Amino acid sequence: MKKENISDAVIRRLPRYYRQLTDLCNRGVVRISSHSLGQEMNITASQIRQDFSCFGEFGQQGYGYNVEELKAEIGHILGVDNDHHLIMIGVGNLGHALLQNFPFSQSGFTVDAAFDVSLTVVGTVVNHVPVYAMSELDHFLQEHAVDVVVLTIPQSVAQDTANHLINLGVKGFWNFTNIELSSQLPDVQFENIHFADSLLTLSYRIANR
Amino acid sequence: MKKENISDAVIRRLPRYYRQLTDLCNRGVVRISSHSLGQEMNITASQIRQDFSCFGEFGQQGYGYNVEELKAEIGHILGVDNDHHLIMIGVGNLGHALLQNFPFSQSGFTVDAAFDVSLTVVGTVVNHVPVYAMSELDHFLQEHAVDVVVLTIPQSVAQDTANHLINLGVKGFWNFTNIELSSQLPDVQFENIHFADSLLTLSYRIANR
DNA sequence: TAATTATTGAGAATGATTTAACAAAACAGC
DNA sequence: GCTGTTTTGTTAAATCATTCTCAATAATTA
Repeated sequence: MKKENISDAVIRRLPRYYRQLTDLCNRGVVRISSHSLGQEMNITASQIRQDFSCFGEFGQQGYGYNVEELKAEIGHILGVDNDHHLIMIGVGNLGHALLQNFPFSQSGFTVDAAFDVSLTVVGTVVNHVPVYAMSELDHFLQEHAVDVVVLTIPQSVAQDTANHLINLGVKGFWNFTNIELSSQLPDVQFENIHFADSLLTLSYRIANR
Repeated sequence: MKKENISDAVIRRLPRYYRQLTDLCNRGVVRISSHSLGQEMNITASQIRQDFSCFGEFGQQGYGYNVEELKAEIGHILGVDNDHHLIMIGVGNLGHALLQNFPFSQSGFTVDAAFDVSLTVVGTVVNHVPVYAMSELDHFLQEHAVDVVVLTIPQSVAQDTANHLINLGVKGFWNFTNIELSSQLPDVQFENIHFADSLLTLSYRIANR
């Protein structure tokens, strides 16, 4: 039974399903039951069926799920076939690392441009992505539809930069700075990656295992 | 009333409290009530008090919490004053970026060494951290107490490398590869950072806002 | 010093998520 | 085609997390 409001907990599990199904596909597995998928992923079969049932009926009784089909369905739900456009702001070490190694296209994203203040990187091309000066940003956004901005800039300028971009109509942010970005506007989406938070939870678990 | 088993949800909020309190400290704020802290963080005062009460009584009725004191308490719970030792395996773009920009010491970690297969980085020193050849890893681990290994290596060698390290007694992993590392051993802790998962949840929310 | 206000920590109530149970449907072997 | 087995999607139960409420207590003010 399709649901109206999907909880965040479910949404955050979808990419993991997608990852596991991609792996199964590559291993040539054709069908899988919720039970075996659960064993591989270390979650209950019940939860898997409950999660999928939020979006439709993808399995067949007595058979299970067709791996390739299910992967396509979840990919579709996640929007990997949507051709999103993305730009990066800040081409330091981390920005460079992402441009060179992160498989944006596998998630349905095209990286159209990068921007930086430093004259040593402006004018270069990193893995087919041209790096422009910050002064060209406003004009670029007027000319191009941009779905997501990756923020790999220093913390000090993060909220100001975000505010500026929101005013220019940007609706999605992938934020790597160590502050909690937010906006009053309800249709602006932030996804924050806090390296330090992650390391601190590990620190806690090591101290309290 | 101190609790025995702290839920994961609570633990994952602790670093955010710590971050916010650090910010308040820097702004010179001396005391704060659960109510105002909640307003700043966009969570209920109730949840804050409930969370803190898992670990003890840090506030005072009619007054609130002393910011500096509370920060120290939460830092202590997270183990930032524990002097953890850490090594990195894989000094590509991402490894480089972390070594140069990530403030390990702020989370209580000292980076003792890095390891890589590439002869172009072996022998170099990145931000005071010496890079050794992989062949020296086993010997290094025999000589040094290492709490956490950062894995910034290609996916293809991730699980094998992790297994090898587990056999050598490593109990903590900060994993940046795109696979879900795991171990049968219950006292081995993994903290996985999946960039792709994060971007895909953003993709979902953009498509379904 | 007494009255008023602010605020915590704890327990109860509510809400959300996860797990269990099961009828219905499809498959597999004979 | 019949019989037993597998496995789904859904409903119900159990568990877990969050929010509400309030007595207790400290600070502040008059």
